[in-house]
Amino acid sequence: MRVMADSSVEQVRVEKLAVGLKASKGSFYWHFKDRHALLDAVLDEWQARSTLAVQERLIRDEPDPARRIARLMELPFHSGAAARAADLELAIMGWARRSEAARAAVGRVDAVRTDYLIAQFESLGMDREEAEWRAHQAYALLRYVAQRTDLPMAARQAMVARLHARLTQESVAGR
Amino acid sequence: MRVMADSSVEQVRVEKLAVGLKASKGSFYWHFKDRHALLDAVLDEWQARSTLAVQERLIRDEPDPARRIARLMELPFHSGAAARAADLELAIMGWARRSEAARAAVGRVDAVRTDYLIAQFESLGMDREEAEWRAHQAYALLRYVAQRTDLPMAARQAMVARLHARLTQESVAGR
DNA sequence: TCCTCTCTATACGCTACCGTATGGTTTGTG
DNA sequence: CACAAACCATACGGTAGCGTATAGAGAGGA
Repeated sequence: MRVMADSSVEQVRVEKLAVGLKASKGSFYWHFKDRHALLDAVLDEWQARSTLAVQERLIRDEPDPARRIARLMELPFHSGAAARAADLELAIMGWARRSEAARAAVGRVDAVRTDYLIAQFESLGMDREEAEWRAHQAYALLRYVAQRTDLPMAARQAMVARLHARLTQESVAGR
Repeated sequence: MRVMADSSVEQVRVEKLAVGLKASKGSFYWHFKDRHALLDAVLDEWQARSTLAVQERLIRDEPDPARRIARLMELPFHSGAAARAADLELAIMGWARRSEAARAAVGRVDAVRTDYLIAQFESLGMDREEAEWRAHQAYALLRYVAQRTDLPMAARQAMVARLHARLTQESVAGR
């Protein structure tokens, strides 16, 4: 997963992995049937980490929907493991353009996250339609700031804060 | 560029290309020094097409800034050549995570587009800061709908229309 | 002690590429 | 026509990677 986050699926090569882990090919093929099986496992692992885990924890620790949304929107700015996760996600999104399995996994993760965001907005008192619209806006900007690493961190953070502030208000001009 | 749009940089292989074009390797190496030179050429071509061309045409044909923005935001929904361009762009964005040259090209294209959008919002009477913020919102959603092909076309189009309507208004609640 | 289960290492054959060498064909021009 | 420039094809050597075969090594139980 580290190799994938740093480069791409294509760069995940059995022999390179073995060398990097100071193990041998034979060893690899005892643990995984073939390269494809490893990639499937990565996909499963990523999907699990990106949905269940995060969400459950968030639900337990944070009762306020507006703050739950804020926490989600701050995710791209966490360093360490979260930063790796963001890179991995970009790699998988690229992979999803070619692989049906990857596409399906990304679709499921997107759906879970979107549904979660929608639920938060609904529990702020919005109707379904408005909640969906705000969820998509939030998620869109989330992805945008995760990708535009060329912009200064502060600017990206400001955008997220600004959008969050507006979206968690009850009413917005233009409706 | 077609191969790249359909898969990824990694899949752009000299010998496959030659077969696909019913030519030979020898022929390829007459036109390009090596595989790298081809990739550089793709990058240059993409950058040219994604900035100058589009913009100049838009400026000539459409005097109204609000409608210029609308046109830009409709781009991901054009079929044919534009759809290919969107796919190519995703491939290049993936590539940009590994290659310095690709990253630079993407950065330049993003900058040009963002600047263009900002200029349009400014000529609608907003100050620089507000124009920047709206440009980023527009561009973020643009990318989002281009990537979330799992959502129905109508829904994506509705989101773009809705955001466009709000962004081209003079004032928005929450400011 | 010996045997089995889990895990690791080395060696092999095979394919897909890359880039080069070298010669052949077409096309335009004096 | 002759001949050079532009272009194309075939053959080659080399590397990286896949998956398989086969032979250990260590650990725990009968």
